[in-house]
Amino acid sequence: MSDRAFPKRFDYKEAEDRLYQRWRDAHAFQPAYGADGALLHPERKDAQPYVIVIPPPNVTGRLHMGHALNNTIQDVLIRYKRMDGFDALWVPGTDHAGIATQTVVKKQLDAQGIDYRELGREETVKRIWEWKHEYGDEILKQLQRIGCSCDWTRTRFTMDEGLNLAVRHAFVSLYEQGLIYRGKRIVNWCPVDRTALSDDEVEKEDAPGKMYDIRYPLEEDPSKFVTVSTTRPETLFGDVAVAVHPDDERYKDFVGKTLILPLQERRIPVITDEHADPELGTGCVKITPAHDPNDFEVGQRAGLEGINVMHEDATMNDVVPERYRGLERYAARKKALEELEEKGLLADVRDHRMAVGKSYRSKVPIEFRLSDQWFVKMEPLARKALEASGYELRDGEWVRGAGESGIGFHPQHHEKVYVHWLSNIRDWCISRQIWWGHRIPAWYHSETGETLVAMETPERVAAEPGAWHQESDVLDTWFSSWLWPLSTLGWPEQTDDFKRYYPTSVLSTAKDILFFWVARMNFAGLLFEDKLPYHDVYLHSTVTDDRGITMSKSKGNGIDPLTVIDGASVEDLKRPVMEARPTNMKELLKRIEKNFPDGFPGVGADAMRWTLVYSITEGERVRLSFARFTEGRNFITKLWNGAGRVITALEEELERGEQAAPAEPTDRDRWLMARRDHALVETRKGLDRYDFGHMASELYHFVWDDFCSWALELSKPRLASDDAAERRGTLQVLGRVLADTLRMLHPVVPFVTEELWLRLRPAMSGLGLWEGDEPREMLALDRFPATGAAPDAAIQERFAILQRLVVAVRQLRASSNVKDNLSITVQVKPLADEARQIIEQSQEPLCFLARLDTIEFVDERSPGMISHFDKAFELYIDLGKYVDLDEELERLGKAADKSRKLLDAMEKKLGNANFIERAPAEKVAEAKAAAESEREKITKLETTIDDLKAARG
RNA sequence: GGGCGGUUAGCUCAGCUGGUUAGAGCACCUGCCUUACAUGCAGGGGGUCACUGGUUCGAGUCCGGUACCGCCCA
Repeated sequence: MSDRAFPKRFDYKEAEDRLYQRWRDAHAFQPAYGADGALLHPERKDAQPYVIVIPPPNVTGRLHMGHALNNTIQDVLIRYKRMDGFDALWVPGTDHAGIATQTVVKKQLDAQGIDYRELGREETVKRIWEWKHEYGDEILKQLQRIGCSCDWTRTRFTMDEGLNLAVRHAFVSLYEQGLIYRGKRIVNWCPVDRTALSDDEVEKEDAPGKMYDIRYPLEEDPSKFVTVSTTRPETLFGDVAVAVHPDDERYKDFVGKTLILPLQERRIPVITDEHADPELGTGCVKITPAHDPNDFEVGQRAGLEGINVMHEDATMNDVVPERYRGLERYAARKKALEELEEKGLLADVRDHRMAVGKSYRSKVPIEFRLSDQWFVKMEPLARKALEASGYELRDGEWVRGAGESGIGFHPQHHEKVYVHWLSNIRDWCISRQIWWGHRIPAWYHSETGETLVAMETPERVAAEPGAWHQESDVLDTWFSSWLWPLSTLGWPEQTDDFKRYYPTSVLSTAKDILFFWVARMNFAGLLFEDKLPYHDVYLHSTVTDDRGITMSKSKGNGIDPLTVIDGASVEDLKRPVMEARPTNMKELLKRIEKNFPDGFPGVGADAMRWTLVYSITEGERVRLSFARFTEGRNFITKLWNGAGRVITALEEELERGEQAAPAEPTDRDRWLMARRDHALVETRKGLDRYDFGHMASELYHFVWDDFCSWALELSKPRLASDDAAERRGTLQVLGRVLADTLRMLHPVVPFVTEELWLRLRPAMSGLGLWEGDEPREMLALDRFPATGAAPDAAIQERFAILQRLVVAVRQLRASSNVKDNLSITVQVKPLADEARQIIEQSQEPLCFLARLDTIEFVDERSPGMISHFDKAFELYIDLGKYVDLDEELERLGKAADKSRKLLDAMEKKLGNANFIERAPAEKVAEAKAAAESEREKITKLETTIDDLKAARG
């Protein structure tokens, strides 16, 4: 039977691409209808749709562990629902990542010595498209490597023609409703990418800094000063005033006086404003409206215009004294401080912790910049979203009302965060000063300043092109992303897909883009279609390394999903660390060398997916390490070998060519089926509640413990039987349960289950062992098991007696140092007919599992035998000749102590009159029974101890 | 400052509506290459459930407070 030999390991390297291609060839990932309208799966035609739109990865991105986690979750859900009879559709795609993509191409051009500004807008955009066509699918290909079952024929890109239409439609519609406006505001500005950023694109970081006290001389008497405290001396060239708090007695006399701005000798007034915090520094604050949002507001209140002192790249502009022009902002700070010091105007420098905002793209500290930008008014949208979530405004506060929530957050506590954020929302800056993106459809009249906003170039513009110019800014990438669930399905057109699949079922994403994206998608869905874009939101935790530190490129602690799948040499493992050069680089490198001297072997996509799903908790983070992925691989190997054992036996049976009807299921079979039923209930429960960890843990224990450790072991003597009916009866149950196990596991570990299915299905079919209709040829298209009657509890209880008996024998063996290969005889005294029955019926497997010669039924313990007392049976073994009596006495003494302690607690409880009176009768009875059984056990243990002591002499 | 979480075995985490002895995986110790699997098998040690007060016949679980940690928003 060498041709039937089952490989010891799942050869994922050979299998993954082959199986993936097979699924695609069968259109397995597509819903009932193809993108072109062709009917592909007639059986799903009338099924309820189940739809997920992928959170579009950045087109320049490469797959990281966060993607792997999130997309595995989505694949688990979509594969589950697909198998469960839904018309499942998972729409993939990427976003155009305005700043990131333009930066990538800009760098390429830089390398060729080309300045993109000289190249011009049109040509640069053309180059970016070329780049996109060549490299833009990289991350989608990586998603295929991890097994994602997206409908690739429906792949979308945020700058597709259809999606462009959606963006223009949304913009114009919002503008017409007065929800988009343009204004000169202070915005977050990235000096590297030279564009505005929205508040959400700025990461605040607590960082050490300095607080400088600078003397501003009084005009009327330059020997007198007002000392201002500032963290940004270099912006003083843009100061328009110095503010003190209106109630600050210290500076009462200075208010209204004029100061001489140092270094520039400009005259500025001292004003009062609530913004000045008497507690902070000297209590005097310089007002620089063009470079600080608070100062901007002070300026507005005081009617003072801001003075911009920097260029777009944060070098000093021509407003500043000549010697500062062109200096980078921090160089300018240094120079300014030196000069102030020289002039004796620098009063003090103190350490000062402060929040520094950095661009989430360039990681460079943002600059605040006063400029013309476009904004979306958020308050009305947030109000709508809150109402749709079942919230009502009461006394100025949003509270949960009587209404149903249109959206379910998982884990649930995210709803609170969402609501809190919505209640304190600020307007969204949507214009970006870059070229790659959706150009804002607004035209300005060069002379009158009149603004036209339209889907297409307005006639007046076309008629008089010289008089008009189109807005040069493009829209924030998120402005197309917030339409994603709408636009990917065809909106604003009412396409077949849109009518059938909108709203979608669930959105799964990282919790840190709840505001960035999830909230805004809700806004868009409600605003444009009056429906939330999905019923549920699942937010996964942050992926971290095993020390709990967020994985990131810059820290060099990321684990590349493809490295996990394919493996890597030590050098390759070290590369990301070397490139990142983090402060703890040496330590990280050492760890790698120590843990993986020969590199990481690679564990395949299933093991990675399994580990990810198994690691999900509701906690703050998902901690991952190569070691954990190895654990995942062990599970896959276990499944593979356990299944292989069944498949091999089926194939051997088939080769015998005998005719025989399978024997009726035994109690052991019924037990396995009950465990399968239990696992199924829990698996479905986990999936339906987004409790992935629970689902995985139930499946893990079912496969490893119930199926492999017990059922497979128990089946061995029966499979070796000469009785064909017995063999087939055993195989029938093992095969059917294995089939259901593969079905349950398939959403999580699609490759290995499909590969096993390829051999299990024909073998089962050949022997005619299926129940009802033949299953589908492809597991991915087969049905998820249906929940039937509740798992048989009685059989599980009875079987547990057997399990305890086996474990008891093993424990006694171990404590007596009796080797596994030595068969022994045991005596059993069943304490109930039920126990006697199950033990009698299962003598053969019991002997096999516990390595026994025979089981004798006795009524009494004979002297000198060591014992184990269970609530269902007593077990005696004549191991006196092997055992060290002192050790045995110690063991029994410990057991007796434990029982006494328990009894104590029990008696105390029962002695409490309140307990007897108030606790439910059932609980009281339970406690009484437990106390009684413990009392008996103690008596037995004590008798045995006396007996052994006597034997020892 | 505001909001949201967390604190259970050496590590990472489960413990649903309060009810006999608080679980798992990893790590650790002992013994096994027993023909599905050494990526394995059998056995074992290890926890006053952060602290504190309360509710209750009964609290890891519910409520209040304290301490510490984390995340988000100002």
